[in-house]
Amino acid sequence: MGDQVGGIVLPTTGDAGDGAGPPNFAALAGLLGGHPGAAAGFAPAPGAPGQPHPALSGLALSGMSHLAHMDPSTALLLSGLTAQQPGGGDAAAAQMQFLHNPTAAYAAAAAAAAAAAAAGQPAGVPVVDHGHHHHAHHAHPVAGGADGGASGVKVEHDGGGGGGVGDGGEENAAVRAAAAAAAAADPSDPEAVAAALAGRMAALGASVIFEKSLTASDVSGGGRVVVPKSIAEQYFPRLEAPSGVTISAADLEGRAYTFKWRFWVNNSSRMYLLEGAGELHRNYGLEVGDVMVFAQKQDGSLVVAGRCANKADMVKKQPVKRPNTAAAATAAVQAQPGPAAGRGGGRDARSGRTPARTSTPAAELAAPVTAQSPGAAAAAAAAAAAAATAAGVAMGGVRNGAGMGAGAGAAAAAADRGRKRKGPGSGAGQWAGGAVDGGRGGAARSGGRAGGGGGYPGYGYEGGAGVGAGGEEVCLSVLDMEAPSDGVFRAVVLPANGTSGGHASTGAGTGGSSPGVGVGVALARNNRWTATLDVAGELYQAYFDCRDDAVEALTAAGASP
DNA sequence: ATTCTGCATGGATTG
DNA sequence: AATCCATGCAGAATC
Repeated sequence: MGDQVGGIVLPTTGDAGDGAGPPNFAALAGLLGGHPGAAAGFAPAPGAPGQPHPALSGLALSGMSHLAHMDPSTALLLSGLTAQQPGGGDAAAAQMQFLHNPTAAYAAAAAAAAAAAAAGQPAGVPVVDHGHHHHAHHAHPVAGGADGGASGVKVEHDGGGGGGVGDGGEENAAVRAAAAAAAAADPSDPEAVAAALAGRMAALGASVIFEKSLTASDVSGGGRVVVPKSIAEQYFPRLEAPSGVTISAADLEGRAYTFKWRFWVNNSSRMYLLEGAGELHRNYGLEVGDVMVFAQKQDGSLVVAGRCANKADMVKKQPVKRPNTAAAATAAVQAQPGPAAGRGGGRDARSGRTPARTSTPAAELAAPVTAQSPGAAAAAAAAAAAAATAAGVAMGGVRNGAGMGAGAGAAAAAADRGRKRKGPGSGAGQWAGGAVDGGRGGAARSGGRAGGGGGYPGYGYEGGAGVGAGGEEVCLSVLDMEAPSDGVFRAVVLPANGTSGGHASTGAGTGGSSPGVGVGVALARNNRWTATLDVAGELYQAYFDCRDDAVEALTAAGASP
């Protein structure tokens, strides 16, 4: 008990780059998706069709919502919840901050409105009452107390630790617009509801981390929700002790929640649980099969919500396993599992086990949803627009005008081939730890436990912070270690055009400086090779164990060594 | 008597 | 064969 990690916050807050801020993990984390042209397969965000290269630049999580919808593995790298330090932080304070950017906000509002209209209803219609009606399920009461009401979302927080409400009316406009769009969406259309929810999240500048369809035990267990290990280790605070930490979050209505984030030692592994979700379940009237959505805002705060299940949820989602390769994830997104993909579909009836699917990487959901129903499509459009807005805010506001429109955070995995090589033994396990760490790593602080990390059997986690016996938190998930030779292209903060030479967050990388600032393949430190790409003026680098791999990746990425 | 907590078991999947 | 994760359950804590 005594622990308490305020909100989950990213190491680097919005402020990307320019100047003095801390290194921008987000930027670093931005994976460059394969070849510039590859983006095509990704359903780039509207508006940025040809821009394979995302606004990777410095956007912080904001634009990530796109990523989340595109490539899970990418999103994984980008986000990363970091527990906050006990004394240090006013998590609460940082919790709900809204961006301020009139233009973007209005744009979102407009987009949302348009989407709403497309969905068949005038935006702004009071509708609301979104009690969800499952196909067969009985509609839940949707307590939701603060249901946005006719006028849209009114972000209000109740006592708890919720964060401050956004004061920015502009931002609210976007939020409200999204809410309106959501309200306009046909409540009886799960897909639309899901998309609308995504839109609202996006409007809030939150990117969906993952969605968990509730199992019987999740619901009955008094708000004790099991979180897939892979997700847990990638997005939630790293836990040193089973006692876990307390994390706070807010839902779309601004209600604050406090969860206990902990784990059980299962076999030689861990089973992660989020306790205290009962209230949220009640607020959203969630039942077995419904989905609990987790998103993260730019400032790193956690946003949660619930929604009824939709078809996409039924399509067995692959339980986000260790992201082996972004390529795999990418494939998953692209080749949307129309029908029951492999496992899953059925065996529900069996031994009381829940119907199948488990967690649903946002990425896998969004795509299918988009293509499923008109309403959903419209809502999705709103979501996309809102997301774009968020990205815009981040870029325009935070970053100097670079803002390319819809910041499609497109990042994909670079050549699958490139990554094939990973350190020996460092199989998938490291990916998460390695890549993520590598990405955000350098920066932060740290603790330096680069080596054997906490020593948990199963993973390659490193980093993390100590925990007091009592289970204090402090998990600064940021770990340090060199960027892994995984062939993953990461943004280098030094724009080719020489913009703010700022601190090269490359730090994570070898030694820190970006080897070969020039495009191409170069030998870096530690006998590693770097492949550097210049995408629309920004540089991305990936590390490899051998030159051939670097060349291969570069080639695959569409550049010439 | 109930509810809560933590652990252990076993089906479901994956590599 | 190795993992994962949903559940069942027993012991502890409460009502």
